[in-house]
Amino acid sequence: MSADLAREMEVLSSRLVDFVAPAELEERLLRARRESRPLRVKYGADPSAPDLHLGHVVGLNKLREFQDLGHTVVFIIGDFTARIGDPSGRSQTRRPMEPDEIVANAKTYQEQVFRVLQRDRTEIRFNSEWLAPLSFADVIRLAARVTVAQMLARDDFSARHAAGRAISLVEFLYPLVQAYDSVMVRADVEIGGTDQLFNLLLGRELQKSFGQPPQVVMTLPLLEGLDGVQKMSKSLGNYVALTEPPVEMFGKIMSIRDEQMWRYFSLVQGRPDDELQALMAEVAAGRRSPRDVKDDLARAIVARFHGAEAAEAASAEFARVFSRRELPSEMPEVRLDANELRDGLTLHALLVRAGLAPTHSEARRLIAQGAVELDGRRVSDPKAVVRPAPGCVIRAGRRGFARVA
RNA sequence: GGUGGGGUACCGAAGCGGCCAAACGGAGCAGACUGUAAAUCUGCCGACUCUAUGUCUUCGAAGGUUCGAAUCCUUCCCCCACCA
Repeated sequence: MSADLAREMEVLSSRLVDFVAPAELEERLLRARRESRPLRVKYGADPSAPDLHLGHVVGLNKLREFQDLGHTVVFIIGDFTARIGDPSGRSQTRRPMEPDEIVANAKTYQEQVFRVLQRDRTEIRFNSEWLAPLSFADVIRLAARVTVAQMLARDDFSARHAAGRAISLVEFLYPLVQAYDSVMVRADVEIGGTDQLFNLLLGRELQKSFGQPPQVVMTLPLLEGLDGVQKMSKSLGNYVALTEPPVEMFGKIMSIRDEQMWRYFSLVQGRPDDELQALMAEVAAGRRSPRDVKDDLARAIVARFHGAEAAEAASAEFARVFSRRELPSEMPEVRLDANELRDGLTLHALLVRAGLAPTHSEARRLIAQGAVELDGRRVSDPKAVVRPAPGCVIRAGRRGFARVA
């Protein structure tokens, strides 16, 4: 093996959980170079959730590594299946989508994806291109290529089958669709999260059945979300979106558990293991505070998506509001009407007016719990009537601020 | 087609005539603490101008029985499994 190839293999195989099959990748890398034909690296995206988050970045990073070596990313937007939704009814999140909605999502998708990927080495494809023209007869012929035993090889399916729980036929069809995508784009490599392993492998099987060389399969770890336990996902609400404002993004990253930040360093920022070991040792020895290390992490991530300046500003803002308990540099304004200014209003009504509490009951709770301050003075009487002067700062909890206009 | 099991608040899951706005866990929120929106501890967690043995809405839907129903009855809708 040439030194070049060895280095490429080392880069490409970093951070992987599953890698099927390294020898095939070596072979393809060699041939790609010999024939000056870049590899086609497939990645599938679901347009039902247009908000990309840090969890997606884990996979995108790997794609970017391929691009940096001159290869092509084939980014597939699963518009066809999105149009149908998930009719099995077990997940409410997958309702059928309207075509314009899909187009709109696909567009925002692309904007976000190119914060990590190189545009000129990315091919964007919609799978309706080849799925929509299929007739039912075609689908049956396609289904004939895969056996139930192959399907039951998937842990999730066999476990549910064994437990006597339901498996919809559609659930067999969707992996098949994904596998067929691999055939249609002639994927050399496909990348996904560990939860995708089965689907990716089915792509190999189907490609073989179509007389194509089977794609190399790589899976990456699923990044844990803000709760530190479950994978980052939009439906769980434990995610950090790429489009999130810098200050929010920074704060959310600071809120992950200390032990969790190493995962973020590795998976999101792609920091090499030896560097992380050294950093962990420093923290363990008490030479560096975990807070500061996490601040580095948050700054690095924010800088990547919003620029270095925004990252520094976010860090400073965070220190101001949370470490020093000072006021944020900007806060929303509440405009009170003439009557309210003249006669005053109850504090809970003010909180609701300011958008700091969704209901009066909730506002009352915040007040009673000592979360509310007016111009820095805590007010804990839920019945308090106040007549705030213009410019008065209302604080509710650690993060809720508003200023009277 | 037959048999059995289900549908409870953001999620999971108890409750099976009053003590139920509904146990418990998770999520979320707040306070204390702190090195952070870490960890830990404590509290809150349907709404209502609400110091309450208060009012209203909520336990798949609609009716009914009862002084009183998430709990009983009827019909309906939906989900799941097993046997065919």
